[in-house]
Amino acid sequence: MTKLQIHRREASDASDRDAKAQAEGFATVRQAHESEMAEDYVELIAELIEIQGEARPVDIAERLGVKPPTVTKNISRLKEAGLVSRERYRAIFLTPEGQKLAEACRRRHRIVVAFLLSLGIDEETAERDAEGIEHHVSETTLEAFEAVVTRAHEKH
Amino acid sequence: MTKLQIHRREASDASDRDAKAQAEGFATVRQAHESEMAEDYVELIAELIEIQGEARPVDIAERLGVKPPTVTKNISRLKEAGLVSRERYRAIFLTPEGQKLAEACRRRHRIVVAFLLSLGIDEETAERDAEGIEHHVSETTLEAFEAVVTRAHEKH
DNA sequence: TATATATGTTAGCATAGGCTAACTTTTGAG
DNA sequence: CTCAAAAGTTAGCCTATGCTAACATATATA
Repeated sequence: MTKLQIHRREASDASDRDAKAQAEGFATVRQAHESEMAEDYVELIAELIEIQGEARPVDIAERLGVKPPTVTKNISRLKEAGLVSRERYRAIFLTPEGQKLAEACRRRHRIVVAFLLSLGIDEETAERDAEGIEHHVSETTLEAFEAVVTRAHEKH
Repeated sequence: MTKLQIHRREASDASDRDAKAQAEGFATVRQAHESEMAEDYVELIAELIEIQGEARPVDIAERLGVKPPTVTKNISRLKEAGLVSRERYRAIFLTPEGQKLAEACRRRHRIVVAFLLSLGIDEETAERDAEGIEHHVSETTLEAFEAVVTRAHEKH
């Protein structure tokens, strides 16, 4: 073993945990990406049902900025995952599980947006950044955000 | 045109912009995802060069929590994108462009972590959340974060 | 210096999530 | 009630990013 290698080994005792923790962090991000599609869809479906009484693929496609066939494909995935129920050519419904997920997502979204606004960020940027950020915020961080928002409101 | 449809149309005048803006937001997130791989790699490569003098695929794989062939494949993509230079079986270097990107990423990472810490979040969570969040923070929001960190330091 | 071990690459596969073109079903206007 | 337009689906393609198994190269020590 050369000096260089020994050097690396010694460093690694100190940084093995670092490396492992880092790897877990990246794994967490990759997992988040895998559930992002589901989260975006159920959140949007809930929103559409609320504002216009039903969620149609064409509206989902428009809001997500994708083409209808993409929506069809992803809706079947969500159906397989037990988050939505629906029959061909008919409107889309959320299962109880889907509703639960949607509600959790909407809560996170609201908190993140309110938090960004409380920092003085403009609405459009807040909405846009929240869309990306919300999927990567742990419950711990979310609670910290919530606390800031509450404090800002108290000071009103 | 039925009442329901008229209703939708009327609503849509008010929400067309909404829908469009929302679609753009999702498009922004999708684009961010496409550059995440590049950002994570160059950031990590710069870090490895700094702490151990060189960036080897095996170390990158360990830190990212992926297998070596995945690193090989992604490094060639980065090479095609002009972010790294390297010869087969040799260590990895960043091109000037890659260095610039790495520096920007590390700045963002530092700011996001410092910001989360200033909210009282524990280090591990801060690091982990930052990893996911940093790719979705606009310059506007980043500056707001920076301001909070600075203020927290002043109050020290 | 020879060779075992560590590192790196290639080939081939899988899944996610986009797209277009072509087809089917639903819907609503006349 | 019919039939055209709107909505939805299917088929087939593409790219990104993972993986394993098998092979190639580099390196460090005996």
